[in-house]
Amino acid sequence: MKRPPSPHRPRTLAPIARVPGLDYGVLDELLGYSLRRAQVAMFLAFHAATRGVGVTPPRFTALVVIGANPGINQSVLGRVLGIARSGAMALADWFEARGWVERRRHLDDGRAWGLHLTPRGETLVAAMKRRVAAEDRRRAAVLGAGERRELLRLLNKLAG
Amino acid sequence: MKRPPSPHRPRTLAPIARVPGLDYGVLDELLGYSLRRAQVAMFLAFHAATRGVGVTPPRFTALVVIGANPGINQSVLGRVLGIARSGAMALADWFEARGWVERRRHLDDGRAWGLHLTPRGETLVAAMKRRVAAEDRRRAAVLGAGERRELLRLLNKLAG
DNA sequence: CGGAGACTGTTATAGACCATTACAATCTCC
DNA sequence: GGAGATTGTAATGGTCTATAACAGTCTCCG
Repeated sequence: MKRPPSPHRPRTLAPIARVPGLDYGVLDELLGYSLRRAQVAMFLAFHAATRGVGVTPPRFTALVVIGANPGINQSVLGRVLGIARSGAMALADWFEARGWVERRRHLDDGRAWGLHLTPRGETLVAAMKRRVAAEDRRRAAVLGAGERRELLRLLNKLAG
Repeated sequence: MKRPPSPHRPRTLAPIARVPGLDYGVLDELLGYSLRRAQVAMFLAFHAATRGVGVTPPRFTALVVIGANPGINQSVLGRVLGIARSGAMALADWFEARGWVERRRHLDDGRAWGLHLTPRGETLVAAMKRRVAAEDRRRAAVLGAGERRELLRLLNKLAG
């Protein structure tokens, strides 16, 4: 049995070019396809904002969530990201190796580690959040303010 | 003690769960994050529509584009999908191995192959398009018809 | 006409990411 | 106190993708 591929990450840095004169058939009527194209476009914005730091969207999400929920454990983090525990651990290792996150033993649960941003991590994440949010808005500037709000609303409604 | 080899377990694709009581910080204001969540949701619809055939979104896109543009070559296909030529070739190999697509020499360009759906491919792709479009609409039924159209418009505007 | 440079398909290689499986330690709950 | 669930961890393998190199072909200008 084939394993379904992971949908959580854009697979490529290359924009999905709109090749002129080509027939896209049914694709133009599928929300899924338009979503993917838009997501790739926004991924490029994200990448511009985090150039050279090696922070991918899942890593950024993880850092923000850890910062907003100090002491969160790796299993919950995996659930937030939609990945397996082993993947969440690899993430935590990666952060720890850079001194951005540290593991502290949970007082009330001897199995779990609590994840915390280090002071250095705090600083870095704060700056990254500013840059990412700015780029996100800049790339979305083709939309009016009302359109942007409406798009966010529709997306969240769709995502459930 | 070694355990006996375990049978396959159908894997449930993990949506990006909204963990209750968790602070998502800046993420809720980012188009990029909402796009990703919505895309995962629609990916689940896609996967439901193509269960067991092994057709991923890029593969589906490729099949539709080949069907709508017979004789397209692999480089252009790669550009449409946003992947490198070598990846487009792996795709074509995969299709050809299943007898869905065949390569024919271009008459006017000795370097290129033209990709064509076989009769069997035609049949399969037609059925797949129906199922995918139906699931896409079904999953998007939380939106009104006007909302769906508006969402498509905004996504295409954003994707450029 | 001829050759430089661009393009096509192809192969090999390497890397990123993720799931699965198994296991030990720990917690929960009856 | 014990069965079963949960947590972190490690090992392994699969899928997708890019990169680089190569040969054959095309384009186009000198």
